Amino acid sequence: MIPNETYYRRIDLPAGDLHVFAGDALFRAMGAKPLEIANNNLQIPNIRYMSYTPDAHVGVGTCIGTTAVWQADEGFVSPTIVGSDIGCGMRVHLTNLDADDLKDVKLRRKLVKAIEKRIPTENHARGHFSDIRLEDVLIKGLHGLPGKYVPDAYTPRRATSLTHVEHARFRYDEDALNRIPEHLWHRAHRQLGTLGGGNHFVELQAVTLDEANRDIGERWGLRDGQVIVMIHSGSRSWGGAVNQHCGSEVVKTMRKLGLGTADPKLAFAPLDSEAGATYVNLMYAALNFAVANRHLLAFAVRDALRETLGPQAETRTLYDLMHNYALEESHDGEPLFVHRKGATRSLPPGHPDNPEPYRETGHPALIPGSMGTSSYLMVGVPSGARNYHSICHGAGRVRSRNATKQLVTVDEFAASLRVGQEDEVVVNHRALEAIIDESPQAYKDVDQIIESVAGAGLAAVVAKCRPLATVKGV
DNA sequence: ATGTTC
Repeated sequence: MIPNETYYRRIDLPAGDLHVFAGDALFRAMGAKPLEIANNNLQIPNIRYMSYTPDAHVGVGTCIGTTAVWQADEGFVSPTIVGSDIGCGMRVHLTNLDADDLKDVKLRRKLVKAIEKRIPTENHARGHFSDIRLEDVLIKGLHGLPGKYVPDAYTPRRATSLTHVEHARFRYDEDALNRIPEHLWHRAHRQLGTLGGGNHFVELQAVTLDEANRDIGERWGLRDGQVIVMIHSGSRSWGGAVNQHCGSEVVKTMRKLGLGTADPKLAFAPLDSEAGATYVNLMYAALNFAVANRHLLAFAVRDALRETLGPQAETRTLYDLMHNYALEESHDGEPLFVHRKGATRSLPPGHPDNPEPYRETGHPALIPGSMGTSSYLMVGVPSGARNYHSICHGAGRVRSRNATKQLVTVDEFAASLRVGQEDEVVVNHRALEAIIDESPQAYKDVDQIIESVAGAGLAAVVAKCRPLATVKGV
């Protein structure tokens, strides 16, 4: 397959090359700031590759949509590139329901209420899982959850589908874990099972398979009209606690080694420094928190589905996949240290790093849309190796929260959710004002993003998933 | 994204 270069350009910046995977319109819409940020990021020593996906947009010190790669034996880790929401990512469960089963708006409302009862969405919400030991979750991830929260029907331990971190047991420096202040432990503990705000969501969606990859979709257990549960959430306050705790030591190390870039806020340290190693350790704990938390959210949705639609409702795990992290990976047999910030790993069929159930098809790459718009299930293709098998993380913000509040009226927002129509996307918030900064007008068009990803030869669409009901936090 | 908040 020869990728279409309409969707790729190499930008020759003073500090090094930036690879951008985006069509003309999306590239122009990015503006100049992402290039300035890239030029700062490229000043981190030994960086070997840096790219933007078409949904890239400005974040703190780095862009959301960044893939940044080092050789493992001379690697650097940057808490700024990974960002505060360590382990943020997606999870999808497949139900045995059909979209027609949820045709009734009142039933969708009842279901949303049942989910809200189990998943607190308000600010400062406390989760309903106080019988879980936070330390176990941080150290062992899913393996640290009591058995009752890992039901056989979708337990990743035995079942057919896994994430690439669910089974990883990261090595811990438990002393580093214990140096995180106690009040932050308590805060994280009571947040287990909560959703968080911003673009995070729990959504029920209806599947439409893409004809070109129908066979892969069917092997994953998908069918047209099927209802799936999509979850987008991260490590809640724990990720921020890790970044705050590690920040000062990382900066001290930079001073000691005489390192820095044009951006004083851009923090990074050698992987083999004490500050770098401690950060990586605590980042792993945040990845474990995030995966276990998404698992608990899915457990709560399963319970809500059963209460609303009967005990025969199933929710089997399809996959759980992060888009904010840094991990060692092997590419063409070479050990590399890969940062993905708002970038999704997407391995092609036959790639040896696919978990066993997805070895032949490639694993599902889970891509959220903005509110009221479709999400996508994608799969890697061989030519995705040119971007270290990284694709987009979603639609990508195009307008700040404040600018969106100024621009969009509640009526326009309601219209985009088809409020009052038979096919209304039912939202938990009665007052849409509270989440108007999440309206689709705040985001790029996800369909265009997907077109660029596919056009650049990074991945292919397996299914388009239309929203039926959405639960959002504030 | 998050918590905190002059």
